[in-house]
Amino acid sequence: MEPEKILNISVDCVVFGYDINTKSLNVLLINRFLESEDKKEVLVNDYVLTGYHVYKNETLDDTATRVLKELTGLTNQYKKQFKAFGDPDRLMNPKDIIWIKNEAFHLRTTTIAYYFLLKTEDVNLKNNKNKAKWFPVNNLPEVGFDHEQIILEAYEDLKVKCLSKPIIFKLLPDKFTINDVQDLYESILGIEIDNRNFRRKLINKKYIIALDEKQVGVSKKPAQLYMFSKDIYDKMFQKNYLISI
Amino acid sequence: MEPEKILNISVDCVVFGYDINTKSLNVLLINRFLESEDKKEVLVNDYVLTGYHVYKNETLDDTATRVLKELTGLTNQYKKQFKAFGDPDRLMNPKDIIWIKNEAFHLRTTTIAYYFLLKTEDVNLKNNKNKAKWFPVNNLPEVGFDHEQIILEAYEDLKVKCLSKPIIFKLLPDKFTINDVQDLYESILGIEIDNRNFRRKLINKKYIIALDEKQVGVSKKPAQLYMFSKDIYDKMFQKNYLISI
DNA sequence: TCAAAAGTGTTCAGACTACACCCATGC
DNA sequence: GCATGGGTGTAGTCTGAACACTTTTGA
Repeated sequence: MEPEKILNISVDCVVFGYDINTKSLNVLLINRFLESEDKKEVLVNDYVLTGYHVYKNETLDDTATRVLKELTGLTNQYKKQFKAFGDPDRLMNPKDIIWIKNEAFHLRTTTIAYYFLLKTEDVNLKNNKNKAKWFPVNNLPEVGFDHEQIILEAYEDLKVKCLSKPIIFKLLPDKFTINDVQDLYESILGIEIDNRNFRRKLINKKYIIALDEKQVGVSKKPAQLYMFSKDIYDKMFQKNYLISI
Repeated sequence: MEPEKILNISVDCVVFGYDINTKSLNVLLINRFLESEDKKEVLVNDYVLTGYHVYKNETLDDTATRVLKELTGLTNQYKKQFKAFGDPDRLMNPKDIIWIKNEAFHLRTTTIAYYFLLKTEDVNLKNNKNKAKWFPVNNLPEVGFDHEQIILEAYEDLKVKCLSKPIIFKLLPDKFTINDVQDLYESILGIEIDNRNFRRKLINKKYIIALDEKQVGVSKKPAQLYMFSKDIYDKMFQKNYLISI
């Protein structure tokens, strides 16, 4: 039996997945589809974030973890609660109202929004019951509820955080090349970075460790592989205190 | 008549006030006091944040604004939603349970926490019905519920934000001296800053504007007054994109 | 005239920017 | 042998850190 739900509080998850092959930062969305009773008319056909009500005896973090697991099967991914959305009319577009009539939740639901960082390749979307699909964060489809705003605010938070915290490595495989990291920064921030300066900067970090390995299976000169050492990073006193207003 | 409340969702406000005279960053707390029926025993006597339930037809931001206004009379202060707290047992200490019995709210209340930045001197605590009192953020009294954790997380957020955003000026009067700003940074961050370097850095900012005024009523050499120009700040393209992991 | 706080300059080291070509590899 | 992406070095500028004394004022 399903645990008892808190009907007016939900958790919505912005699942960011980086596709290292297409160099695209994607968001995982599920299809919201409803036909009229006679099946002649499509009433709702758009995409939304995954989310679910909070159970009465679980923490908000637990809810987020559970939602991600049900969608992707994954656990232990980087997770961040970034904002609560609770406007009284946040689910009040005509399509939302039609949709909610069919579902069992409050029109005035407050949602605690999380985002996750993972690798697109880690998610298997075959036999996925939610019709989940990846969309480039810069090229979203029609998005229902207020979820486009939620995605954009998550993305903003990610853009700012990736400049000062090593969360970028959550989006990359354990072994990566310097150019992988640069491509990812360029993709997230929408900027171009000088390869020589970037390379020097990264290689000089003690927590970026050159492995005894090179890429395999590439058709050109294989690149040196590196890893990120969280241990070393944590041990280095993160002297953040440069006032830079 | 009071609007209808959402019984399991509240907003709690961490009100930071800087006292420019004592150079102390304070938090405004209200007294939670309860005696046994025979008045022989004090059951609860500690401090908590102000907060209130969200009304059914108001946004979370509106709730925070309302709570601040009721406590201090102030509006238009800097406000930031920073985290939601929703653990099932966050209000489950023995004293909390005694207290909640006397009040009309859910044991499983999720709270959306905000913090405010303002000047201690702007708040008049005379004839305040909540027995509100300022406490230095580094020297808190016994705090009820999970509010100590909420205060600490707000403080952490403030520490990080004040390094890269000009929110520090929300804690200072419109006209301030360079040393006022330095004192405030030192007080928030718990560090010492070299006066010459700090002074040069600040004065070189285009949005720090020297006024044609000096301090009055001080018993020593009066210092030059400055103001912060939000207009100029906003116009300067905030080139945040220095990757500094 | 004295106590207190305001205000001032220089030097050094490290970090960031701009910029263009050679190299190693697989096909 | 050639196309492709990997990899490399230098000079100039800017910023931050360290560091101690003089000046101004009101009392």
